[in-house]
Amino acid sequence: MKATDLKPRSNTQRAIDEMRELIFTGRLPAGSDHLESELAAQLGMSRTPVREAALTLEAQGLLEMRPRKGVRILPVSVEDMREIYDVLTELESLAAELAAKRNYSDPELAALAQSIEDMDRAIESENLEIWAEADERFHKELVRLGGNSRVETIVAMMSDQVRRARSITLYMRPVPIKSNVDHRGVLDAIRKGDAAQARRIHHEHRQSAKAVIIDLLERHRLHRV
Amino acid sequence: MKATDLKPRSNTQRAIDEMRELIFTGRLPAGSDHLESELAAQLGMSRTPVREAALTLEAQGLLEMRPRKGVRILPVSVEDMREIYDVLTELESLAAELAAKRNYSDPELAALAQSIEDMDRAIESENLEIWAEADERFHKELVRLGGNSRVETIVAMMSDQVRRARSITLYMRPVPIKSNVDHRGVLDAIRKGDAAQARRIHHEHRQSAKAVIIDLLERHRLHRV
DNA sequence: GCATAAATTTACGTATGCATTAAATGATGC
DNA sequence: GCATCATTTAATGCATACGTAAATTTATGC
Repeated sequence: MKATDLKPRSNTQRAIDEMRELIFTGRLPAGSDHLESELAAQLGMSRTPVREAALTLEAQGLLEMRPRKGVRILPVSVEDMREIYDVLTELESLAAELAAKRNYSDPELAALAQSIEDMDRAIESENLEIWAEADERFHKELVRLGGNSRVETIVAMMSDQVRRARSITLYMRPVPIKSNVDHRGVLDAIRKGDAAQARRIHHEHRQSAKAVIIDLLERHRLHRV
Repeated sequence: MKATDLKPRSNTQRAIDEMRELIFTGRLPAGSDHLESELAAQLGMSRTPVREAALTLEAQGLLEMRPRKGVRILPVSVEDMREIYDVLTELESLAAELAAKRNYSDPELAALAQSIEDMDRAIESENLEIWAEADERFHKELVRLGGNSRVETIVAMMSDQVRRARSITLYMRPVPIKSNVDHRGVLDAIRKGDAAQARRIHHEHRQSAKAVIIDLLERHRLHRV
């Protein structure tokens, strides 16, 4: 197979990927409506793959298909944030607990440790984008180490739903210095195999993150993001 | 509007409903493959709504679309059961905790109490079908009382995934007498507003249900259901 | 006989066409 | 003017058509 032979992603898959990107960047703004035919034209394909993509994204909670009103990009309210963070709290804490029970070796925990170091360095160099990327990596890796594929899927879905809110508030947040204390605490607990502590620390970590972001949204009157 | 004017569910919705039913009853057996065109013929419609239904059910973890191999009804392994019950444990326990914090009045808890009574009566009259229905009602109502719509959705999805396994093992299980002690404990804790206890009791309840059903599946060599 | 290649079949991915019906617009009566 | 009904418009839900590529079958060479 020549290097030029890139296997062609299906149009449906392209539609999914591109619509996700458009949603996360706000080029399809929260609360906006879009006709299937408009989206199809914009993506350079027919309505069929666009409908299939929309169905998929609807199941993932990113949009809603309303007959004759078009595809609606779902806004996220403060109440939604509470719901989502509560789910994230429970399932990530479960993942932390399960990870601690698995007796991982240090090499297996390297990626997790790396993300923590990256966050430290990002804070030193005051680069919040990099910090956010590493933070996301930490949470994703933690969940992966938990070894429950359904938890992984659900957490990814919920994370997608709060993605816009997180990037909007990124520069409003106090510099997340304390955050890495928690992260290290979780990592240490996993290293020691202390499932209860891993769970507890992460639980508190997520609940306080929830409080911070909800407070921000309310103070800045961002009722729907 | 005349009584005969029943609004016509869309073919896509019909396909979703009917395929779900076929999956739960085993008429589309776990692990079996089905061409889109066959399903379309069987449901008396074209491939288009069948594909849309399949996409939706795929997102809900009931089947998998594999190009040229047809739609595959996903079997559930023992490991899958572990994953699913762990998610159910966490999220239902969260719901119990949240419900306890909401200070519901007795009338608002009537449906939950009713389901418990129904289980008692079902056990007296040794009708496991009715018991299972009431048990399902209890869990669904508990989650509803938790007031987190995402938890509701996810729990419903996970419950669907273990539905076959539950109905297969229903008559293998020891008569679930102890079960209602837990249910009452959860209800009492919610009445008292004792969130921690509601959570703890329900958590143990679900984990022990997980142990029972996994033990059954293993002893009966039901590796994939 | 067996491996390989050519030919055929067929299931899917996607475009397209169209009937249906909700929404929008305009007409009518008061 | 305003409410009600008729008319028009247009977005969707779905059927259908078809090119493509994977899978299968058949043919071919050794």
